[in-house]
Amino acid sequence: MARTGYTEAERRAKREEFLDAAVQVFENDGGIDAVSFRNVAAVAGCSYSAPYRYFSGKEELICAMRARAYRWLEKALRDAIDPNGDPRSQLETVANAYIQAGLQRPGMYALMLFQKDSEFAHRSIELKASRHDSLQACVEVIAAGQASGFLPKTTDALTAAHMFWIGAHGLVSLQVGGQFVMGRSVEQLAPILIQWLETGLENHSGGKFEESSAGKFSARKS
Amino acid sequence: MARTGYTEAERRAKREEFLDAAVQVFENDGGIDAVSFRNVAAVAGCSYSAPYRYFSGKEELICAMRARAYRWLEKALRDAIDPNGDPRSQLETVANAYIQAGLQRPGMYALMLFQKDSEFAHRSIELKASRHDSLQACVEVIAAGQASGFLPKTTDALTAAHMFWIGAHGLVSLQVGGQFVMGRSVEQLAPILIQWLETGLENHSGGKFEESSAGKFSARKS
DNA sequence: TATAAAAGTAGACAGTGTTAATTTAATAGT
DNA sequence: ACTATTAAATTAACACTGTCTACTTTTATA
Repeated sequence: MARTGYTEAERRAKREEFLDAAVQVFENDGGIDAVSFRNVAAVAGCSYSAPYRYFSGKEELICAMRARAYRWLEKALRDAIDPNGDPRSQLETVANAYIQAGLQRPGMYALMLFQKDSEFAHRSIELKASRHDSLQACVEVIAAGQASGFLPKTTDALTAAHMFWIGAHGLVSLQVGGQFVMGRSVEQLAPILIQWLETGLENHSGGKFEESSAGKFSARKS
Repeated sequence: MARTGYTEAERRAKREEFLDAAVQVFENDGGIDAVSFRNVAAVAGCSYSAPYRYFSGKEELICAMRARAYRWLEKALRDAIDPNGDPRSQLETVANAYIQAGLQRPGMYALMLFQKDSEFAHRSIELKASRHDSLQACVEVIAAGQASGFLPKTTDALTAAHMFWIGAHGLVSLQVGGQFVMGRSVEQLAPILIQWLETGLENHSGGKFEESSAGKFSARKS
């Protein structure tokens, strides 16, 4: 027998190095288009074929970069949570953290949520897990708020977290995408969004919605 | 003197033909990556450099495709409006139309809102106008609802339209991007979103929000 | 030390965006 | 009718990309 190559830990570390290089190219040069195997390899200091030992192709590379971006967002959300802070304002705090994170690193944000899933992404456990954990951070905040009695329990925490996600992503993605061209800014809309989320949580009574067979989505007032 | 080339109308028509070809490639083949000048020209039946007479480069081509996509969405929204229908349900109807449109042509949708603006897009009047008009359709629906007394006027129509846009885009883009991985579906969330929008419109009292100097977005309950 | 497997390199190919040189074609003036 | 002019379209070329294959280097162990 001969050597078995790197240990699992060494392989992982090498993979992370390539990802570091890829993120560096992404943020310093012109975004996702600049992330080529050749550029990444140049930054990592090896030949342009070397990354193929760690990524089956570009799809996997980008997929791993996106998983990193989700981890980044998750950290931003979790860091914003002060366990000793006022539970009343935690939802607002986390919403602020989400928005701030997106505005401060729009490239990272776009990487996460501006990419249509490739078939590879669709199967990536790595990506799925990081997505799950990001949303899970929201679920936990809302569940904690409900447990301490400051958020109503009429909407279950998972559904509420999805609504939070929809609103926060809607706002940030439109801003990052430069879609606010009609005289409203993210600064104006963010506080309104936060209040709408809180109001929605309070006023929505779960389980009273129905979907018609025609595929339309209707809402019956409670 | 010699001929002055195509008339302005002929040039426009030729440009539209190339756009037709580009959209055809986009929808039949593998999305935006398949849209190359060579593929588009092949469909249009000319050489791969011919489109350069009508588009300064790929950025302009994609930009024009996106403007088309906005026109498509605008039409979907406007077609959904029944002037003789119940004004009470118009907001819901238009929200449904938005969601259905996005789900039925996810590629078109992604083209619109999954692309980060290039410098070209940032300067494109064509794109800006189509964006404006899409949002304007929402403004009109909400303004009409307010005029007929079925929607509260506490939030001005333009702001309300932005909130509508945020919510609808948040929901559809997450669905199109395959982000719903935690047991909630667009079918479940759509009716909740619609109700949250209506509730938000009713309960939000405009002008009571403030932005702190630290760059955080806070919402004060009314 | 010899060897076998892993890691890394270099070459090649098809495809891309883009520019420049060239050809085609249609018209205006003579 | 013929030529000059000029827009339109084509072709060739360049640098770049992802990816595959063949090759060389490295290195832990038998």
